[in-house]
Amino acid sequence: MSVLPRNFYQNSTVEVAKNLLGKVLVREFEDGDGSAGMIVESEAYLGPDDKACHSSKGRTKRTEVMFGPAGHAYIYLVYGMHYMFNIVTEAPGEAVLVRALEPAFAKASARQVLQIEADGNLSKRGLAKKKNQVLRPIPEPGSGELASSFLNPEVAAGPGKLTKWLDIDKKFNGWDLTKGEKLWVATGEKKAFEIVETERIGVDYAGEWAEKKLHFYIRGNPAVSKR
DNA sequence: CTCTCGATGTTCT
DNA sequence: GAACATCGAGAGG
Repeated sequence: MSVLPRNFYQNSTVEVAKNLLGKVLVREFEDGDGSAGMIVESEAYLGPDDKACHSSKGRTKRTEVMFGPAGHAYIYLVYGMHYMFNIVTEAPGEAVLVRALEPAFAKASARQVLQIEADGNLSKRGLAKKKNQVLRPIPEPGSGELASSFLNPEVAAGPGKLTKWLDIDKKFNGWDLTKGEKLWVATGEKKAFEIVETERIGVDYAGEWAEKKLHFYIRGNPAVSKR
């Protein structure tokens, strides 16, 4: 898989949002370990005219990176606790919000899965440790079992969840994603899928802009965030 | 399954 | 002071 070049992002924001589906977001941690997931859900934010877009408030310190070069990350905090990961596109003030990833592989310390003590069946849902459940390490790659099948399919099924999973925060605001270091997007495997186009989530305050179909996801994918 | 609610930091009015 | 591109826990059906 190769790193997506600058010109991939030098396109209309809606096209970039759709073209990102099926691509792979890769994170390399300080210890050399890494995690990655396929982008399965995205939203387009169309600049100063778009009432749901932060840049509709003007060019401020916060929105500055969205007016900068394409292919850089725009990251901010919402509700005091969740970082949102966006990718800046060509038009001034515009960006794509990455809303969900289907986990492809995870670093060693994240290779765990919930097991229900009562019946011994593996649960693929929930990350938090609950009653009657214990954490158990999943097999190492190459041990004969497919590690990806042991990854919780919902661990990155949401914009706040994926940044937590990949340890993406303010330190990546303005980061150049075309360098292929620490955090980047790579070409995925060619695989057919259908794109659903619907309304964006959590922007009801934006009037007519809330109704525009600027939210895209891969139909049927288990890692798409819940409504 | 559904619904409600609280957590919590930054930006904007 | 209010709002916010969210999530998960807990109560109830």
